[in-house]
Amino acid sequence: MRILQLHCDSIEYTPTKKEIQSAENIENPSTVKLEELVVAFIAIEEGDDSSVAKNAISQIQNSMEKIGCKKLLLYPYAHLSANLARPTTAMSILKEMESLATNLDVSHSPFGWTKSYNVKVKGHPLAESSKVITKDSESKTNEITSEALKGESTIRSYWKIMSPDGTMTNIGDFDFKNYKKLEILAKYESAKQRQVDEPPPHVALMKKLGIADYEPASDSGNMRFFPNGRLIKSLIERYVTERVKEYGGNEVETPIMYDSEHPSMVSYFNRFPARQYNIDSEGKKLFLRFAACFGQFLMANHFQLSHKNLPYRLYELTRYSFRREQSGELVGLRRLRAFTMPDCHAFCKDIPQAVDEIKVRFDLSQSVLQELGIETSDYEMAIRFTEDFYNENKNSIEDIVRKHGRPVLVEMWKEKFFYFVLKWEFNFVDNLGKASALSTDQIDVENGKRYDISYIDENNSEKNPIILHNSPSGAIERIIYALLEKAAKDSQEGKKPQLPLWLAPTQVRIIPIKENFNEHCISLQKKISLENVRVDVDDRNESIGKRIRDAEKEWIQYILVIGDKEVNSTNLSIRDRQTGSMRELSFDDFIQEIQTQTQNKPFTSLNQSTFLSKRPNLMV
RNA sequence: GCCAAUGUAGCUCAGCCUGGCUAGAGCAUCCGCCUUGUAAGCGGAAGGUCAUGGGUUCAGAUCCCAUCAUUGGCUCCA
Repeated sequence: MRILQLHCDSIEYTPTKKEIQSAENIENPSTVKLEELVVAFIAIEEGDDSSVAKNAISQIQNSMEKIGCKKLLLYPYAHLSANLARPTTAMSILKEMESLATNLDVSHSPFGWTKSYNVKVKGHPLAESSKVITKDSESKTNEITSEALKGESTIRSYWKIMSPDGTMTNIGDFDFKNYKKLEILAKYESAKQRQVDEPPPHVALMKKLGIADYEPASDSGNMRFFPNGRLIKSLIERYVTERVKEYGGNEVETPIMYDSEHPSMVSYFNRFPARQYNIDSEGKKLFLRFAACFGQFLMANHFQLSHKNLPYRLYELTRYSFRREQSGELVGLRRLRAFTMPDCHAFCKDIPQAVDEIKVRFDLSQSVLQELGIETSDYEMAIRFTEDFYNENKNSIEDIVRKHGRPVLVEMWKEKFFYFVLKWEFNFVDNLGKASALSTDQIDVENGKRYDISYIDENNSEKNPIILHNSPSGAIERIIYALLEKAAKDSQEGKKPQLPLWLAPTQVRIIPIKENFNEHCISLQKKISLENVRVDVDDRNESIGKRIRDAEKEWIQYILVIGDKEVNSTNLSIRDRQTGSMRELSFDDFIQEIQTQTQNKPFTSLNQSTFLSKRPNLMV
């Protein structure tokens, strides 16, 4: 028996004339229209019997359960086979199948008639499948989906919680009382449970603070960054890059598009569902990179590496990486189709060296997040590995978990399906209980060979390195999302939302009480600027109250109102946003206070006009 | 990608159910007045292809269909 199974929005068919003598008798051949159903086109073949009918129906039921559909139309369709059963047998098997599908709303179209039909098939990956069922063989199912998607659904994994002491507990038995966010992550990942029904607060904030917005003239998930957003993003980019270089990363730049027919890509591509942007150019099928892997591997393929050079680290900050995520998945700065990703690969000579190296990078990632303003308590860790790798590297895995200091979510794969044997990630859990990965690292045991990257070992023989794939911060946009979500949470709890001072587009605002203090303000502004502080002047003809309010709305930490009193004093009167009250400090103490908060962080000058009267209103 | 909700001025929203005067408000913008002491000073003007495209109707922001976008859920996230 051969079956072509289609999940349809609708089907409409009209029996036109009897095709064979023994065709089924029907009263009034008229058009039938059915909606929201599965249509099974069926060819019943020589040798099919009741057992085949049973098997077929049970397989159809299984897949219908998966896609959540209850209505089935059996549609006799001779053209699927060249070895058809006799019509009488076929008709009885068809009717048997109909009677077996007891828990479904089932019907069949008339047997032996020529029919015209119109069918609208749904667009999801499981919508179309074909099955071949024979009497003696085990049923052979052939889902027409990409190889990678097919593999993904068959992957077997065990979900556990590992405590810092190395003990593993089943998720169901673990006491999550003190680990609410871990519980959210565990349920999110293993049971795919969600709770929320409101938009994430960072979406409104990114617009109000003039950071970023959707660009309707581009594709969904491709954002535009306003001056404030560009400033924040560039500071984070610079900070992460500096830290990776300090660790030993060699910064490179590689193309953003590649030829999908290049031999190294063809095999890599089988690992991925088709989620990339494609561009056809002069007969080449190019695609936009979804990570920096390609560029770095192709580059490393050209290097002459000795075991003495390893571990060797290549780093690129991709602006951009592109993933054509499903449209329903895109949200604000959390999930994008074009994003900036620091990507650092370490080529290691063997697993022991890779395991040592991954620990160094774990510390780096933890520290980078901390310095960006994301505390250990803001994220939960997940670690995934194959059962074999766990058995051989139990102590090292426990070392890594111990570094996190709290229980972590574990996914253990029965066998290796991906190109890596271990992967860990930090998941930021936001106010609404959504988890998204920030830092991550992987131990890749396949791509060294796939990209023909090799090094010469102590015995003068050629080996493929083990490759680590680390993003110490995760996507830069996602860091901004996390910072804004944290600020929104503070706001909900009655605290004043704030960005870390080194990321604030304006750090100090000066407000002259009257126009005749403008000159004094400008010279003060210049003096403070020289100390690498972003300071601007609100010289608009607005009331003091109004200008204070606007500065507060921009989350500016320090406000200096300048009038007679200040002009005649050596000290500065400073309004501190966190307390809302006034303080008097000397110039030097004030600068000192700012520099303590911004030390070891990159600095860039104001990215808007110094004078508010010269700024267009960008708050969207 | 699937299901649902939403889409009206630069922004936030009212009007839509029950079709019918010139589509309203606040904020922002512009002009004028005020010359300011720590979260919104006063007055006036300008600003709209009611997401886009079709349809029904004497008449569509309003009803119907399709498309696009955003948000939520599902799926996905190597």
